[in-house]
Amino acid sequence: MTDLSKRRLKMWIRLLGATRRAENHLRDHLRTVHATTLPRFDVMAALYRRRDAVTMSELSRMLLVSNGNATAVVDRLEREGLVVRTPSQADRRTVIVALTPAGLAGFEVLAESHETAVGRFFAGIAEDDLDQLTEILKKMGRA
Amino acid sequence: MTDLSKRRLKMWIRLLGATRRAENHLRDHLRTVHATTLPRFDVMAALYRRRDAVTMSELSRMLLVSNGNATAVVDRLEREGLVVRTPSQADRRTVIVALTPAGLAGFEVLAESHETAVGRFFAGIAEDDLDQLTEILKKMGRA
DNA sequence: GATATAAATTTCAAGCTTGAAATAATTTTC
DNA sequence: GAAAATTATTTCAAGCTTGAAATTTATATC
Repeated sequence: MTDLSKRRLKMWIRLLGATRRAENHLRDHLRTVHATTLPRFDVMAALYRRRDAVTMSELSRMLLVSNGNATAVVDRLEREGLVVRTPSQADRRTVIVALTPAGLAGFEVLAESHETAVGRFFAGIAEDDLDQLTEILKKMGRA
Repeated sequence: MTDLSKRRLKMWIRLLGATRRAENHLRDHLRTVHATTLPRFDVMAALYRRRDAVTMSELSRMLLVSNGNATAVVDRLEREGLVVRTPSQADRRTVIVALTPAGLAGFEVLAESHETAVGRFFAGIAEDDLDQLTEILKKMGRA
């Protein structure tokens, strides 16, 4: 295997490790402070960002998870009254998911606290590195 | 919330996205080509890297997962004959996990194919970016 | 050396996640 | 406009994952 291949592998291992550590930290914060989970948070965040109308498929594409997964998490959030499903008028196959007023209010509290937790976790990164990292990751998203 | 805080959040969203995309790609490769999974691969990789002796606790620390998780994945690998548990002589609380000969041979095939898949997935990243990324992520690991 | 504290592992319930199959509605093709 | 292909969602089984509790062994304290 080439040297370049090895360097890509090294990078991937670092990337995975950094992400896992952050996820563990943020999961812990959501659990201990807000009695909720990362997947629930992610779904609510997606619905908050796109408050107009999100279908189930769009949701799973946004979060990069399977359809079945989106269904399961939305089921739980709906049972808790944080989210509603509305059958679409235009296309009767699709379902619109949206935050309820309770979900919206709850998420705004959650989001601020989460942002603080993210800030705390990444506080050690120099600003230059932070922006460079974002820039490179952004390029990766396009490639 | 400060601008710095927002930038950290943006970076985290990019980081998570990049990692998810890579994981999805690599999972797909392991499943379709080798009929195995990412968690199984991760455990085998950890046991391969530290071929001398790894305890269950060390394993879960290496992979950044819970003890219960390590137990479950090792259970399955053991059932498949790829891994063995040996009670430690020195400390009867601890268990040494190791690849079996079959596990070792299987992993070497897997690892090469996986490295190729990683290479393919990250082929679009410029070499400068690749090394810079690794460098910044490495710093994050220390912080 | 008995007792308390700590550490390693497993067990368990609940939730998360995937991928394939089933169902239902829409769009395309003939 | 009927048949075929595509798209959206749910269902389901199996596996993954967590966190807390239980069990067992080792270490520290008295």
